[in-house]
Amino acid sequence: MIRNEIAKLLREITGKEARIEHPADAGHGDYSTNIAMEAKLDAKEIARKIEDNPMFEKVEVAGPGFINFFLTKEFLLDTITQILRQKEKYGGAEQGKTLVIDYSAPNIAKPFGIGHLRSTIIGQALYNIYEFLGWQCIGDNHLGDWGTQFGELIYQLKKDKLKDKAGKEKNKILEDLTIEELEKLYVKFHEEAEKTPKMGEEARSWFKKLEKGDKEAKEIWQACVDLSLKEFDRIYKLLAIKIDCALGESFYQGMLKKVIDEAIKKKIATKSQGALIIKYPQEKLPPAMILKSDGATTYLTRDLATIKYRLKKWKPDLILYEVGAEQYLHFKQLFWAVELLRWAKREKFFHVAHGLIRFKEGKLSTRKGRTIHLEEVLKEAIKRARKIIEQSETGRGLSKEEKEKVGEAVGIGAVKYNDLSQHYSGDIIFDWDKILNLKGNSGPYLQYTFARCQSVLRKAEYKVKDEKIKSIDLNKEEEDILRIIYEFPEVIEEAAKNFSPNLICNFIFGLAQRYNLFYTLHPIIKAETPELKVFRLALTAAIAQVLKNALSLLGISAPEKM
RNA sequence: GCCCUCGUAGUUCAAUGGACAGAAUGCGAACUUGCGGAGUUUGUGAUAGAGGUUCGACUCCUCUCGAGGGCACCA
Repeated sequence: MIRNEIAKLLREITGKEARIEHPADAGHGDYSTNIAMEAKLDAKEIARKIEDNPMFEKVEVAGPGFINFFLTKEFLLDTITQILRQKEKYGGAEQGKTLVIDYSAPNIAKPFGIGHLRSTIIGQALYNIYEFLGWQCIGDNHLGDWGTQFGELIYQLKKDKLKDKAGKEKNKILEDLTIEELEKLYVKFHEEAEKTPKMGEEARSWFKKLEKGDKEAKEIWQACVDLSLKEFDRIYKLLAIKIDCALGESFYQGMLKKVIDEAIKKKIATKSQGALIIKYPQEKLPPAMILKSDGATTYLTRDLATIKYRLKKWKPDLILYEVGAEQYLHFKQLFWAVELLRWAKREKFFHVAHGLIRFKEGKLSTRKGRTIHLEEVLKEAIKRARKIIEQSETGRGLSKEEKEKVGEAVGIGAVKYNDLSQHYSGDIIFDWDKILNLKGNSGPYLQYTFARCQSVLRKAEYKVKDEKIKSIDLNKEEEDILRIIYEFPEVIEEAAKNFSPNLICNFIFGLAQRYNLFYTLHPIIKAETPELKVFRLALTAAIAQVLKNALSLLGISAPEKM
């Protein structure tokens, strides 16, 4: 990567790490550094030592002391050759590290709500990005299949549905349960528990029974799990999400006692008001509970066991948690606890704390029944996309089956892109029209641009030949494209480093915009000369390739026609 | 009460301490005898407020105002 080479040159001359950026204004070159100002060195002298390097057309000093680098046309044209040669590998790397990423993690016995959309989509994109950069990735769906909530559910289920029922009759009821019914029971429990606090105790005792292996509790729990997994599979299929393993919280039951014993032995856990807690004397962190006063475990206990298991099984270099920001404190406590236990440095962990999706009026809450079901959103997205295909000129010539497929790709693509194109940290206000936006800075715009490229290449019967692009005169639009397309590999590295797929979105949107402008102004197939035609087709093929690579990282499909 | 995150055009988002704050959408005006009009061009319009650090601040620090989240028996 040319950026690294510039950094190396500057290091040799100044002995310092330079920050190198792409100036917003093309007049300021392709790369720029402010090292002279930062290190109080003579910019002109540094520039003089570099200016003869064949990588650059010129190196100049401008403004208050910026050193600007201008790449040669040969380099810019060579990028096209490189893209066409490396194809779907362009932008990737071979880093040989291991990542465990914890994402999606829907809760059993609840519908797949829109609240889990961000975790699922961003998590999968991060997985794809790291894998593309050569990491071995393990995607773990840490299902919310354990905890007091099941005590609540079992209590309510017994009270409302299973009262005095047994044997076959009971099994039938459990088999016929639906997610919607379970959701209603859950909401009802919280409504009633507000008036009758005793219900909380009863629910907790049911969870306790579940932990102890009570037959009836286990039976009901299993029915809920089976039902939920079926539901989730449907959503994952629609979203094209492939998660490597889904161990879930219940998987770690057998390891909890060991973790607690270890914490006690290492004098990290102490008794307090009948419960077992971890204190953080050095940090300004509130204490965290690993054992309730009734002896039941908590979320933290299970997460500790999970980490222990993951460290041992995969020896990862990095463990990512794609989980909402409301759990910020929990993860801070968790990572510190891991360090106190001397299992690993807390730098090995990172919580990609995404903002929540909320209504204008406030937070979504399953407890209060204020949720939006993800499936509903996805179906609506597909419906709207299909409607546009019917109306659009561009849809002609597609068979009925193709239209169905394209509608799905476009609708789902729009929902995914809407999420991925924003930085993860901010909250998202749920807005139907925005989430289903099919114009402007949207997934369909990129899919459209890709399909357009494919259409041109098809008409021209273009075949990629491994040939060096001849040096030709470039118009402004062509030059603009060449001056950013080579940044793609850098963008992917940045996206990985900052856990920010939105950087990839920014980049390809800009690229697509420039290509569409070029497209309207200059003929490709009927270019002025045969050399120009060859070049413009190669450029089109390269753009298509980069768009496709980027979309595939984002988990968005790129139909050939739409 | 304490802690965390965030305030950028009417709306939704960008901008590793850098050069004139960039888009999308909305509204107004244009572009099709050219390969896909889900497109392109153009007008409009913003850093919550007050200090400070810096050659340079949307970005860092302090305070004020506003929004959201969290703070031991939910996860």
